[in-house]
Amino acid sequence: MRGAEWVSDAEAKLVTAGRKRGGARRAVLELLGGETCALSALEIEDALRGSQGRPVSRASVYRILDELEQLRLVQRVEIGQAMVRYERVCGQDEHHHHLVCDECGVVIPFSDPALEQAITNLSERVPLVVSEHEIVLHGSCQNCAA
Amino acid sequence: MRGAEWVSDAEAKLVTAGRKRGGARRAVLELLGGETCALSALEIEDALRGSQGRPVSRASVYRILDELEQLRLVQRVEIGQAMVRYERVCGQDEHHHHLVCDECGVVIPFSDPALEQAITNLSERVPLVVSEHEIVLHGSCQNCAA
DNA sequence: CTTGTTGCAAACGGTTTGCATGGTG
DNA sequence: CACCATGCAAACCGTTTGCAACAAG
Repeated sequence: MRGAEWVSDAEAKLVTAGRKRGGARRAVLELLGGETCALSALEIEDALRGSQGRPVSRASVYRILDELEQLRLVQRVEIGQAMVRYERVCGQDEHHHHLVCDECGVVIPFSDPALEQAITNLSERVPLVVSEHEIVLHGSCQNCAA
Repeated sequence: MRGAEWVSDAEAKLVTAGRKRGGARRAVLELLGGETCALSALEIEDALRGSQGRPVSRASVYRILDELEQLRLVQRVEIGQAMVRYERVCGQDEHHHHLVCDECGVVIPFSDPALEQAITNLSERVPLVVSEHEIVLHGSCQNCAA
């Protein structure tokens, strides 16, 4: 799913859910539509306060992300670093996980079919009705390990 | 590795690292030695303030966990819930990951050789020198799903 | 006695909330 | 004009830090 597509899909779902259209929310949606990997609320606030889009108050950023999460339009990504990150939810084809460099903090997405298969198999033998899974590999990125 | 064994191993490593023996640290070590799964700093503080062991100030709990992490005696477990958890590091044989019920918050350990194998294979094809990995399955536990 | 250890209270930083204002339908 | 959306500032809560009193070797 491309970004623009995701944005219009999200706006439609919001209206269906009985929400009105506000400028702050549109700005957040458009920023997330242009990203494929995870951003923190504070990074979103900064990006919007900068050149991309229009400024949105911190409280609104959190409230909007919360709404979007409940509608399953974005998902939380918790990779440590003392803060939550959010990324847009796309089709299965774009499902991915994250590599985190513990030295510089950079976050890199990856995907691996064999791993997904192992998770799928596992999910059926576990005492939990699994709705999501998260995999994080920690280490040193190519710059930092050099 | 049993708990008592881990505690004495940890104390030896601390002395080797030039640390002195203090009562607060011993209390934290003994509590962690009796647990196999992850606790948060606040849970540790509460447990020690209760019947188990002796009270330890919050700052000391955090400082001690930090020391133990640097010596690789405990490891951080970040499964969301807005706080970090810690658990003792044992041999490979006890390596495990976590199931989290998003409704009641309960944390259940599990292990799966096929998954570990997939992670090991993956680690070599990724642009990161991988030092650790973390896998969290979210969903509803048997109580909450019923 | 020298140096690590601990407790207390204050500082921090990400996140949430209360309340008044403003915009949408 | 009813109700959602937004901004601002204050409250929250897990975590960290400064500092002074203490204890181990």
